[in-house]
Amino acid sequence: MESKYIFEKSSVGTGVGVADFHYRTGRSVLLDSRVPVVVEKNGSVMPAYAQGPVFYKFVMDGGSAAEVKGERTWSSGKGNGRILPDMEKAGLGDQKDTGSSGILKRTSPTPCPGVTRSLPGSFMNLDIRNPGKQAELASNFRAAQGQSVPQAERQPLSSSHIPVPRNRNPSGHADKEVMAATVLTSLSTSPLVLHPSAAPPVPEPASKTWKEVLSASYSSSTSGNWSWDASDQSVPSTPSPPLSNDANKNFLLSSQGDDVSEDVTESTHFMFEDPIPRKRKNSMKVMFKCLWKNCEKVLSTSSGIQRHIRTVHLGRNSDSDYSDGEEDFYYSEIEVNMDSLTEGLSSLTPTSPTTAGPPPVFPPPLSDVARSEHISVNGSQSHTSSLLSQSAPSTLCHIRTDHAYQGPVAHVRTVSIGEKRQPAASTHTTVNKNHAVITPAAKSTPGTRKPRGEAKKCRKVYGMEKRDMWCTACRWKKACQRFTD
DNA sequence: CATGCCGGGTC
DNA sequence: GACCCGGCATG
Repeated sequence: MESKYIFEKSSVGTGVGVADFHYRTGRSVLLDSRVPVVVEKNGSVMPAYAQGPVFYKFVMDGGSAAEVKGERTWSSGKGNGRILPDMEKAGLGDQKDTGSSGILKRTSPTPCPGVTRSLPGSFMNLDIRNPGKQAELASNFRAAQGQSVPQAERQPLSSSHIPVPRNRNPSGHADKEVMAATVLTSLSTSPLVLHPSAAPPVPEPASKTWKEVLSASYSSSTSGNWSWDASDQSVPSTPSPPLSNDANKNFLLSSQGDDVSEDVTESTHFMFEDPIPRKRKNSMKVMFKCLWKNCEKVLSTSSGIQRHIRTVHLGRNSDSDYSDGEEDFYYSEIEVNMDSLTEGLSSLTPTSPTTAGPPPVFPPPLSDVARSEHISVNGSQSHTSSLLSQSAPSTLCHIRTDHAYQGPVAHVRTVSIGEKRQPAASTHTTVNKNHAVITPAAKSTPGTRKPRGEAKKCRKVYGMEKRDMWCTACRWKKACQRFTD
């Protein structure tokens, strides 16, 4: 599976670009990607529920408008759910587009002045012909963001769906690209593939292009507009990462500093030790979860997860300091309520409702959709359940039906949740490392032992003298298959 | 203590 | 995979 981004340009003053309207929980707006939004002149965002291509229209005065068409096509490729390549490829011959895509994919809701300057008029191909309105537009956007704006410029806005950092430099050069970038970045930006059919991505050299632009742009940026305003609570459902400017710098530049062992230790660290970073409320922790298919890696630092992705999934040299930021696409931030998690763990008995959900068998890897739903919810409980459901059940809920002595028996016992045994750890990977960590008692807990049945077994019925009449299981000192309970 | 059977070992 | 058995949990 391969996601494609198509960049188009209109020749009539309206720029038609394609934005990836995925959202990335914790990084950008929680805006359903299927919901088109029309950004009116006053900065308000109007949901326009419709199917098909998503148009983002920036209505300027005089009828001038900039439309952004969000279109996402999913072609069944080679099983690689890579986001982007095409967008980047498309931009190869056009550094502007490339840069734009880079920004968009960069998931920052704030415009990067450096990029803007270096890419004049290119952002999302917006063609806004009335420069005089730029300042006004800028103000409107700021107003929409709840920024400090002259009262006269304030207007009633419904900006709750598009949180944009408030700490923009008010004196900065707010041109139309910046405006467009602000909105568009808020609307799209997420590299996270939430599409259920998305499959693991594959690194491509093309991604380097925008990254380079991005890096260069960043280095030229001095306004620090890349930071998120962690205090911005305007979007309750968006656990926006409280990345500071420095953190953002590190975000790009420092993903090489950690030891390789960090990956191994961090999950443990996250579970039982003091949280390293970003402890928001009392017990809320921001973790970074690898979104690579079948990979549930959760680390406590962005650098760690980036390293993990870069080395494990992208197959890049772990020693290399070079990071093109592509890793960023493949992990997401999640909030973890440690209190709830602790509670969940403490009650993580075999019959705990937390793990013994309606379906007795838990699919080891959650689908991308399921995962996305989990992490997109700001509620701490959901995060907890998400973690638990992803880490614990895969091992806890194995159904034991594979014993050879059960073969000749007509009916195969279905072992209940409380009866399951611990499978061989070797068959599980990263997920179960975490599981082993967070449920250390599972293996040693005798509570999982099957309760003795009430019915008399072969031994009792036939006695030792007629042992040959016992069922096979009884002869092998296994659970009797003849006289089941 | 008898029983049931898990977990692991041997072939 | 078939078979065996030490040892633990349970009643």
